[in-house]
Amino acid sequence: MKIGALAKLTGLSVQTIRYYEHEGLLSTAPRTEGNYRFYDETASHDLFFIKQCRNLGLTLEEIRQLIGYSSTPDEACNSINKIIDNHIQQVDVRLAELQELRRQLGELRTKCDAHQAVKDCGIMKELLEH
Amino acid sequence: MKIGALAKLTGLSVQTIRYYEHEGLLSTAPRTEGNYRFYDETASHDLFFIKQCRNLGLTLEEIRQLIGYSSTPDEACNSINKIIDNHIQQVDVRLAELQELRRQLGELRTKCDAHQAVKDCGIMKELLEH
DNA sequence: ATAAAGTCTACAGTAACTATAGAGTCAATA
DNA sequence: TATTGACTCTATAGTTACTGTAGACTTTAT
Repeated sequence: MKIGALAKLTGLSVQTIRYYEHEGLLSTAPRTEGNYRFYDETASHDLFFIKQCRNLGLTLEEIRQLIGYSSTPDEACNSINKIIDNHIQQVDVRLAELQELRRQLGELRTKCDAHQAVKDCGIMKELLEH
Repeated sequence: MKIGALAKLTGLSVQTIRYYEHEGLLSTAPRTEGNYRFYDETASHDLFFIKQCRNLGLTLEEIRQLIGYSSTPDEACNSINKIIDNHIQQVDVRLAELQELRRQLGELRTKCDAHQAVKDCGIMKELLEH
């Protein structure tokens, strides 16, 4: 199939597929006479894997590593576990940050009821303090 | 004071201050004979405001708008409230996404104990499914 | 006089795409 | 057969909010 069909099949955009190839996540596709990329199911399989990982928030670099490990199926898999553990930790950090942020924003929000002049706005006043 | 002192005072980097000026968040500083930017307390005041906003996760565009509103102190402040409400909503969306992500990652993590070969790794198997 | 530290502008790089320009390919229609 | 439209190609710029670098200039200290 050509890249448009693969895009439709995987739910990725044409540009994204080309980008993944360029970044070495997807192996270079063979070309037709007219220089069009031509794909088989292996490609869609690989793209679904990448998509799954992206949905979990893994970076392209982490995915590159996972792909690397999959090429040595008899090695120990602790590197794979490590990537996931690491990623979970990053998500936890980000979650804590966002929750604190949400708390501060909620507090800030109570400072004004939107019926003031800018110069009397409690939010503005709060932001101007330090 | 020169830019280095201002940077130390505000905790921002020299480049960041120049960047804010370039982006129109900080008004252009007067220059010395030797073409060095020269600042007074107004600048540090403005930078603390920007920093405060950045710490709350506001984008530079949102901050630009807030600065714009502060120049019309007699107008109604509902635009300011709107920016904050909008931002809170974005944070809530992101929080929900991250929490779902965390749940999925936790579940994925249970699939392997890191004592397998790559080809038997439960995490890898899960990622390969679709 | 000289060396070190600070500052200047302009540009490249970051992550993971998205959008655009301009050219070429292919299938179907007039 | 000519042409239209849909699809694809490469290469490049733009996105966000900075950070880092190169090369030149200014100021301060020895």
